[in-house]
Amino acid sequence: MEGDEVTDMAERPPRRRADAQRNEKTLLDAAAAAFVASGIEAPVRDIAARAGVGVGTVYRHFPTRADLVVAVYRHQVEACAEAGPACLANATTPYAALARWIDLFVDLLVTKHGLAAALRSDDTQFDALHSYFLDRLLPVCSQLLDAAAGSGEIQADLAAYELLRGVGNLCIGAESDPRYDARRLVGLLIAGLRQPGGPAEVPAEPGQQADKPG
Amino acid sequence: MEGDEVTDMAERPPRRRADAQRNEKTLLDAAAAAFVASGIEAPVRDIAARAGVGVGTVYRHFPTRADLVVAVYRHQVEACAEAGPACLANATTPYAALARWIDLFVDLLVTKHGLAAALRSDDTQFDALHSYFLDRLLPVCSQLLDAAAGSGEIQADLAAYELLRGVGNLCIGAESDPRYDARRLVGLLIAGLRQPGGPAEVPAEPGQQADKPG
DNA sequence: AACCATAGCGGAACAATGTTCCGTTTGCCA
DNA sequence: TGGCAAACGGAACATTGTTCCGCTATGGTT
Repeated sequence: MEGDEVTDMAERPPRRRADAQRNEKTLLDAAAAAFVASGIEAPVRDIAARAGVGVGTVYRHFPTRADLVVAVYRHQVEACAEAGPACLANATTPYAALARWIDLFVDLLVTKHGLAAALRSDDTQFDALHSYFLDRLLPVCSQLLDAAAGSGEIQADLAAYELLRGVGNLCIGAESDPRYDARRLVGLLIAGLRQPGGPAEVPAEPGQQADKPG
Repeated sequence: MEGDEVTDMAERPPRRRADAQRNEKTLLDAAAAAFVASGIEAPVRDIAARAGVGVGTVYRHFPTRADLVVAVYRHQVEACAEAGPACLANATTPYAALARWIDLFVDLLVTKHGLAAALRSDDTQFDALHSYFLDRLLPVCSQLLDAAAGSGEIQADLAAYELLRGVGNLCIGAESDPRYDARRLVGLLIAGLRQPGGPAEVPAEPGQQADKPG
């Protein structure tokens, strides 16, 4: 009885119609497939066609394209966010942890065609996507950045927002351009973050722990 | 006679109708104004309306949006390209010249709303813009990069293409986001380019010539 | 088992955009 | 002044995201 009450109070009844549940799953699968095939900007009509439903159904389940994208990639963004503290715990220095985590972030972006571009798009249609990434990853990045600044390995005054944006930007188009290696440029950016001649190399001898190997 | 023949062979007679000449100028002005007001993605219809002509006229003069954009910014791209050798001649070291030139490139991008994004767009509509920038700036960047590599100040194996792309990417969205400082991130990228512990600082004492001041 | 309220569906329709097409206008030369 | 080809204007087409609404079919009820 109390259990029922709690359920009633905490959330709306998940008792959607069977076809609705089925369609949502089908849509997520179709969208994932379409994103892989045509990139994140795959037309809603294509996704609907893949799923064998009408566009109206797409919009019933996902009010905007961005919501669909968020739903498809939610797991991976969560995984990336959760990897932050893990990196900090496992790495030899906070700077190494930051580098490692950024690498995971780059993985996320370059393997999803168009994701980085969508994140940067000022198109209002992607606002939800944008907010979600920031909400979820900004605190993680901030923690890593603070730790690395605290250890004296990097300049202290770069905002996590700016770093995420910069890395995200560097990943734009990386998936479709063989002449462009986003990971490498991000590596340069992270390398540039180190204090030049500052109180660096506190924990160990120079050039050992921070030169993130390819 | 021979003069006429040469002219005939070398170029089409510039004798266009007066209204055509007038319209082209008007269109360029209108486009420039529209780009300032609404960014580079200003609708063709808006530009046509500003110029007081029909859209057909726009397309007669500029076969595609990209051609219009190229025409509007040609002068500034040329200036940037020509500044390359000048930087090399004036700077204390090739690395400083590179940093200075990249700064000029960033200027070009961040002051033109949406230019950086258009450069990175994989939309075929911007192919011409894309090609023009690469044709004109790649050799310049390459020369600076080679010089800096030759002096031992930076890693030798970064392609000019990759650097231009990276810098261009970092500038995306910079004009509309007060929390994002593209110039600073580009600075970090360029800083990361320096050889860590390599044969650097050949020409003068360390930390003097290469730390590009704000 | 039949019934029906309604959640859910399908896809036509709307808006914004780049681009093409073609009938009409107009500058220029004879 | 007459004529013709260059140039023009804007309707029309294609491609998007998104909304709307009449219809279907699901699932509880009787």
